[in-house]
Amino acid sequence: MKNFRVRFAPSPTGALHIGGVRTALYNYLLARKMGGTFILRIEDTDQTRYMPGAEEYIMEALRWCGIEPEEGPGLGGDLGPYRQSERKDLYGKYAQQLVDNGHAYYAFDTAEELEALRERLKAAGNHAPKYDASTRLVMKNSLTLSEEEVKSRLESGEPFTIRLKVVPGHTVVVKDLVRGEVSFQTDELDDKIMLKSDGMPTYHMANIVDDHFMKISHVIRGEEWLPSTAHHVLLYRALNWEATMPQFAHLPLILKPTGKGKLSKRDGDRLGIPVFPLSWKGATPEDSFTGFREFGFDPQAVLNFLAFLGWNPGTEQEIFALDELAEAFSIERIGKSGARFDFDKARWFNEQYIMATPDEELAQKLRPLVDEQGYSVNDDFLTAFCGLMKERVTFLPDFLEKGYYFFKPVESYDDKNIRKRWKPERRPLFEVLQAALASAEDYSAAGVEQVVKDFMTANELKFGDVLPILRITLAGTMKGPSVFDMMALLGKAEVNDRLTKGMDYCDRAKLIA
RNA sequence: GGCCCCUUCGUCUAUCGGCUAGGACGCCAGGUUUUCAUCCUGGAAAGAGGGGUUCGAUUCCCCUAGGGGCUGCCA
Repeated sequence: MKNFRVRFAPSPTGALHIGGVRTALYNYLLARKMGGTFILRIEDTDQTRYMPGAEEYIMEALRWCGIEPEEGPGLGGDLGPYRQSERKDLYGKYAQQLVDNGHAYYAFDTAEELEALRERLKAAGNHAPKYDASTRLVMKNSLTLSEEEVKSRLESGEPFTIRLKVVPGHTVVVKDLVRGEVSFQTDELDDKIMLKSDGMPTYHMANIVDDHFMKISHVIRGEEWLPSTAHHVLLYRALNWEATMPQFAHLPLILKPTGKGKLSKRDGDRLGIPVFPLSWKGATPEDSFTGFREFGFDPQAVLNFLAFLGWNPGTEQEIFALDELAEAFSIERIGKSGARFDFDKARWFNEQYIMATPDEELAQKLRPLVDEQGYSVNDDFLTAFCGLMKERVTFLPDFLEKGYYFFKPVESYDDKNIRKRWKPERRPLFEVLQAALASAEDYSAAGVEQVVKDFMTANELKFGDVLPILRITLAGTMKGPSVFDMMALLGKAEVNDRLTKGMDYCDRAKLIA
C-alpha cells in the first residue's frame, strides 16, 4: 500500500526514552508490513525545552536499532521540511484561517490572569478549571473584546495566543484501531491553544497540519495522546480535512518494573537498568544515563523484547528477527493494557540472541572491548573464546568479565574450593600430569583430554579428583567452559605456567587454612 | 476531583461462549555434565469482586474495586 504512511514524531528535549523506541518500532513494522513509508518528524516547537544533541541522539538510536526512517530531516522526502521549527509559517497560516472561519479566537490573557482564573474556579469548588465555553466570556479575548480593541492590541504588538473555539453540546467519537470507538463530550474539552504567544504552534496544531500535508494515513502513538485526540478530530473538521483524516491507534504504555506509574528515566538508576537505547551524557550526573547499547544489548534483542511489550503474534514463537516481525506484525494484535517493563525478560532475549550469534560475529562485536582492555589476541583466539563463553553470558561485557582469565593471569583463586579439594600430598602426582601435558604432541581439546584420561587410569583417579584441580589452577574459579577446551585455547606454555603457579597458590592457601 | 482507557499465573501473554485455562520469563525440583552454563523433564503459580444474559461464561452487558493516562502558552 503505497499510501500507507506513518510517522514517528519525537520531541528533541532529551534522550529518547525506550517507550519512544517502541513507538518508533511499531510504526516501522507496520510501514514495512503494509509496504508503506516510515517518516521521522522532529517536533521542536517548544523553544524552552529544546535540547541540543537530542535530534542527533534520536537518529543514532534509530540507526543503532536498525529501524531507520525513509523520510525525515537529512534523509530526504518530498513533503518536508521534517523539522517543525522550519514549518512555522504554515502553522500560523492555518491558525489564522481557523480564526477567520470562526473556529478559533485571539486570546490576550497573561499567565497571571490564567492562573487567577484557575484559582478562582478551584476556590469555587471546581477541580478541573478549564478555559472553555463556560469561562471564555470572562477572559480577555476576541470573543469578549470589541473589534477595535482586538485590532489595536494586535497592531500594538501585544502578545496573544490563538485558541480553538470548542462548541459544547456535542459528542466526538474517535475511532481507534486498538481500542474501538472512544467518545468524548465537547463540554469536557477546553479551548486548547493552537498558536503560542511566541508564534510557535502547540503540539496539537502542528501535529494536525503536518500529518495532513505529509499525507499521514495512520497515527500510531502512545496512549497519553488518547484524551487529546478529541481535539485533534475537531481540528481536522475545522480545517475541513476530515475526509483525509488519518486513522488512530493508541499504544498501551510501558509501566515501571515495580511500583506505580509509567516507566520513567528515574527507574533507570533506581533499579540499575537501562531505560534509554543509548547512553546520554546530560549536564549533570543525575541527567546522565547508561543505554541498552552500552549495557551490551544486541539491538535485535532489544527490538524483539520491545515488540512483545504490548503485542504478540498469537503463536508460541517468541524469537523474531526484524524481518519476521515486520511480516508477522499487525495492529489487530496490539494489546490494550499497559505492560510492565520486565528486565529479566529483556536479559533472556539477549541471552538467546548471543547464543544464536555465530562465534565470528561475536568476536567482531567483542573486539572493541578487548582492545579497550589492552588485551592482545588474534581473531581466531577471540572467535574460539566466544564459542566457549556464549552460553554463559547475558551481555557482551560479561564475556570479558567472566572469562578474563583467557586474556591475563588468574587474579583470584576460589579459596573455599581449594581448601576442600586440594591435597598437598598429591602434588607430585599432578606434576606427573603436568609433565605429560607439557610433552603432549596434540594440544587440541581432544588431545589433552586423552593425556588426562591416560593419567587418570594410570593412577586410578576419577574426573572429580583431577578436573576441579586443573580448573582452579588454570582459571581460579570453579565456573567456566570445559577444562579441555580451556587448555587447548590457553595453549601448552600458558597451561604449564598456570599449573605451577596455581599449585603453589594451593599449597599456600592450604597452609594458611 | 473530572474525563478517558485498561483488568487471565509475580511478569509478558494465548483464549475471539463449551477449559483438565495454553506458552514464555522468573522461581523450585530432578536429569545430562569434570564445574558453571546450555539443554531436557517435572512442579508451584491466574480469569479482581458482585450482579445479570445464556443450557453454559475467563470470553457478552452493568455496577463496584483496582491500575493507568490526561486535565500546561510540554510534547
